[in-house]
Amino acid sequence: MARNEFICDCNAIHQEVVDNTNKNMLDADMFNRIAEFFKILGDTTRSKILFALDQNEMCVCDIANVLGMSKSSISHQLGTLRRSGIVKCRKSGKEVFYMLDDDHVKKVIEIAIEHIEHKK
Amino acid sequence: MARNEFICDCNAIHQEVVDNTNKNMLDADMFNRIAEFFKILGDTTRSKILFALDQNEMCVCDIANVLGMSKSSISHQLGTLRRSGIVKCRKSGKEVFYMLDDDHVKKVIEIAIEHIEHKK
DNA sequence: TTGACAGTTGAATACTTATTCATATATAAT
DNA sequence: ATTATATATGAATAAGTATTCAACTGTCAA
Repeated sequence: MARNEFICDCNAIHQEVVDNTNKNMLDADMFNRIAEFFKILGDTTRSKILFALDQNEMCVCDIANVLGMSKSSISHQLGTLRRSGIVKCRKSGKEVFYMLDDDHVKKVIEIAIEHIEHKK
Repeated sequence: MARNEFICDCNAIHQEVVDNTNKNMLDADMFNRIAEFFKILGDTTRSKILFALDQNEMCVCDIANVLGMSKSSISHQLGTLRRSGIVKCRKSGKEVFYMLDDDHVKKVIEIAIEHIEHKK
């Protein structure tokens, strides 16, 4: 019975490397969360919003104005960011002010910029 | 003429904040690149591949085996990662060994994990 | 209480993309 | 040369998603 019959259609396997890697892999749920986190950042509109909020807390209208987009579109994206715990907000009268809820976002954006500059 | 007539349908604007933020915003191309970078990481399969390659360089079969997926699927994703400069490869006979081409990937994954642990 | 406005939200459309399947290329072995 | 195998890739399908539009909620002011 072939070693990897039930795993994938591969024969050229370096079993030690595979075993060692498997030992260190995280569980599926963790990878889903990691990918989910990056998926949130992986949209031009959201990355602009986050970069902007890194400088000032802002209301929906402010953000829409900075990005030159509709309030509805921005509000949808803010909802996505809020539900994923990346931004939080406070209400003040009719306005809702948004701000970053996590230092990590700032850090990963900085590293992404480093990566991009480095590749140029 | 309303101040923001041509920008968005907003009235409740804090002009100083908006001006200040606009001054510091990066250009559109930069945000596209940033989002593109995160979009690459924002897929479960690719995040698994990158996490695995952070530990060992591996051939396509090895990766397919670790992830329990078809070689074709993995090869497609490796193509995406290669074209975006995140992994590189070396050929050895019939096999192609892939490895990370960038420290930044490792760093941002670590920070993503921190973020996730912190949110739990 | 009525009107105006900030923000939210559901549905629809348009667009993107991950995987599969079939096929192609390249290298090694017989 | 021929065969087997490692990888790559184009096309197709299926699933996911960003923006728009319309309608709604909540708050303030008159």
